[in-house]
Amino acid sequence: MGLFHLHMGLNFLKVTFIILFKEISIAEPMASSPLLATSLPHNQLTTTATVTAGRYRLPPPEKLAVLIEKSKSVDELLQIHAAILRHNLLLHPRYPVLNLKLHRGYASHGKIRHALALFHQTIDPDLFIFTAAINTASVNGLHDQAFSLYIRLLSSEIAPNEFTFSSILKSCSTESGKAIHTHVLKLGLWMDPYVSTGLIDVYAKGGDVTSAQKMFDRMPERSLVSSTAMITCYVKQGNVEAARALFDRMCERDIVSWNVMIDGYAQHGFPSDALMLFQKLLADGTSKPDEITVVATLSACSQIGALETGRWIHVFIKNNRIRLNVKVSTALIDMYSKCGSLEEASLVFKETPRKDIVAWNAMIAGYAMHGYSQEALKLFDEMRFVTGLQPTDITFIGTLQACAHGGLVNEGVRLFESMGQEYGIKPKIEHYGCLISLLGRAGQLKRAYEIIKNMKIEADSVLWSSVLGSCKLHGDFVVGKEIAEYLIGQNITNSGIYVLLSNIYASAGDYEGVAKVRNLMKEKGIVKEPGISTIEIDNKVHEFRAGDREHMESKEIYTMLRKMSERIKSHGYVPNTNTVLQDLGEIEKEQSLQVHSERLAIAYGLICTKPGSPLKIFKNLRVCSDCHTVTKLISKITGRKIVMRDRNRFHHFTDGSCSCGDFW
DNA sequence: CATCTTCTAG
Repeated sequence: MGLFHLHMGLNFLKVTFIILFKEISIAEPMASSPLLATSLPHNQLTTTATVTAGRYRLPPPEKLAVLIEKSKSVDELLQIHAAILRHNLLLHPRYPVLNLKLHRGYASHGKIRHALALFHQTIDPDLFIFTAAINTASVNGLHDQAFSLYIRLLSSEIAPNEFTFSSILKSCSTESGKAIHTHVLKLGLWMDPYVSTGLIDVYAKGGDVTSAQKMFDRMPERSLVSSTAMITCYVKQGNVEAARALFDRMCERDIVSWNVMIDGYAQHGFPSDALMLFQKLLADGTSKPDEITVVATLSACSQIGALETGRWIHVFIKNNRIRLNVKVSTALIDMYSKCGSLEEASLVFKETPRKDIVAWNAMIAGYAMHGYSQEALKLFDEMRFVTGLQPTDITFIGTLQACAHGGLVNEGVRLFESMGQEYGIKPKIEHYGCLISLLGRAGQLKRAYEIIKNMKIEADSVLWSSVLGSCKLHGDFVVGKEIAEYLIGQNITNSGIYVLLSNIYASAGDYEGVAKVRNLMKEKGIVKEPGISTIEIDNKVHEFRAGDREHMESKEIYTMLRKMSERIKSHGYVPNTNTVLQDLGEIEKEQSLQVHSERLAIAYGLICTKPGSPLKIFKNLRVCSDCHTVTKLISKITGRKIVMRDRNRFHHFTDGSCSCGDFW
C-alpha cells in the first residue's frame, strides 16, 4: 500500500468515523471504561476526532489488539477505535490486525453495520478482512451481501482459502452450495474438515442426504463435529435410525452430539426415546447437559405428558446451574401446561424476566388449552398494551382456541377479522380450524360450512373433523350428511374422518351409510388409528391401548374396570354405543367401550394411587363421548379430580362435571 | 490475525 493510498484511506476514515459515532452517543461518560484509563485521559477522549495525534502515549499495537479482544462493550471498542484513529494506526500497513480485530469486536457485539463499515473503508482488503466480512454477513443472515463480498474477492484475484469457504457456505442454498463446491474442488480444499463439514451442512439443510453422505464418506478424517453434522442431516430427514446408528458408532461424543440426537427423537415423534437417551447421557457422565439439552428433553416430556419427569428436570436445572434463559423458561411453561399443571406453568411465566413473544404465546396457549378463556384473552391484552410486543400468527392460534373452548363466538370472530385488518397476518389453515370449531361448537354449522367452501386455502382433514364432530355433537345430520356425501367422493386418507362419517350415519340411524363408509375404508385399506392412553406413575409412563392385556397388572386392572362399571350403572349410566365403529351386537359394543384405552389408564391409576389423589391421563385421540360421561361419573363416585388431555384440549373432571362444559 | 455441529410456541 503506497503513501497515497494511506492518505486517501485516512481522509475517508474520518468521515466514516463520524458516521459511526452518530449511532452511539459519544457524550456518554467514558469513565465507565477503566480499560484505557491509565494511558488515555477521558477528557480528551470525549472531545472530537480531530484531536491531533500524539498528545498521550498509546499502548503498542500488539497490546491494542489484546485490548480490543478483551473489550466487554461497544463503548470500550469505540474508545479504542478513536485512539487508533487519532494515531493514524488503523490502516497502517504494518498493523492490518487492528482493523481485523475491531471488525470482529463490533461483529461480536452485534454492531454489524459498524463491522462492515470497517471493511468497506479498507483499501486493498486482504484475504483476512475479506473472510472476516463474509463471515460476519453470513452469520447475521445477510446472505446476499456475503455473496457480493465473495464475488468481489474473486474479482480481486485473491484466492479464497478454507476459512473463506467455511464462511460463505453458511449463506449457501443447495444451488449456490453446488457452485461453491466446485470452487472448493478446484482449489483442492475439500479435505479440510471445516470446509467439508460446511458442505455437509449445506446439503443437510437442502435435504440432499445423498450428497451429504458422499461428502461425509469421502472425508479423510471424520471429526466429532462432522459426524454431528451428518447426524443432524439424518435427523432433518426424519431418519432417526440412521442418526442413532451413526451416533452409536462415534468413538467420542460431546454435548452437541447428544443434543442433536435427543432433540432428533423429540422432534420426530419419539419422545420416550428422547427421555431414554437423556437418562443415558446422565449415566454416561462425560458431557454436562446444557440449556439446549433441557429444552429438548422438556419438549419430550410435554409430548407424553410426563409431569413427574418434567418436574425432575426443573429441579435438575436449578441444581446444575443451567441458565434459566427465556427459551428454557418457555420450554418449562409449555411442559407444565401440556402436562396438566397450569399452576406451575404460570408460576414459571411470572418469574420469567424479559419475556419474548414465544413465552407469551406459550402461556396464552396454555390457558386456552385448559379452557381458561378469559385469562388467555386478558393475557393477550396485557401483552399488547403493557409490553407492546407484536402478536404473531401463533399468538392468534392461542387466542382463537381460547374463544373456541370458551364458546366466545363474537370475540372469536372479531379476533379472526382483526388478524388481517389490524396486524396484517394472513389466516392460515390452523386459524380457520379454530374459527370453524368455534362456530361448530356454537351450533352454527351452516355458517361454518359456508366459510370452508369460500376459503382461499384448501380444507384439511383437521377442519373436516372439526365440522363433522360438531355436527355429531349438535345432532345436525342435514349438514353432516351433506358434508359426508361430499367427502366420500374425495380421496380422503385420514382415518379419523371415516370414523366420524360412520358415527354421523350411525347417529342418524342411517345404517346403509354406516355400511358404505365401512366398505370404503376396507377398499382403501384405511385402518382406524389406535387410541393410546398413558398415565405416569412414579416417574414411569404406562401406556394402554384398547383391550390391552399387555400390562403386568392386567388382571387387577380388569377387575377394577368391572367394579367401576357396576358402580356407575347404579348411578344411572347408560352406555352410548353409537360411536362404536365395529359391526357388533349391543353387548359386544358395550364391552368394546368398556376397554377403551382411557378407561384402562384410569383403572390403573385408581389401583396405584392413594384414594382422593388426582389422576392425570393422556390420550392421543379425542376422548369419546361415552368415556367422557363415564369419567365424569368416576370423578363423582371416587371424589377424585381427573385431568385428561386429549388431542384437542384438557378436560378437568371434578365431582361429576367437566371443565369443557361437555363441548369439545 | 480465523473457520464447522444443537435451541422454545400451533
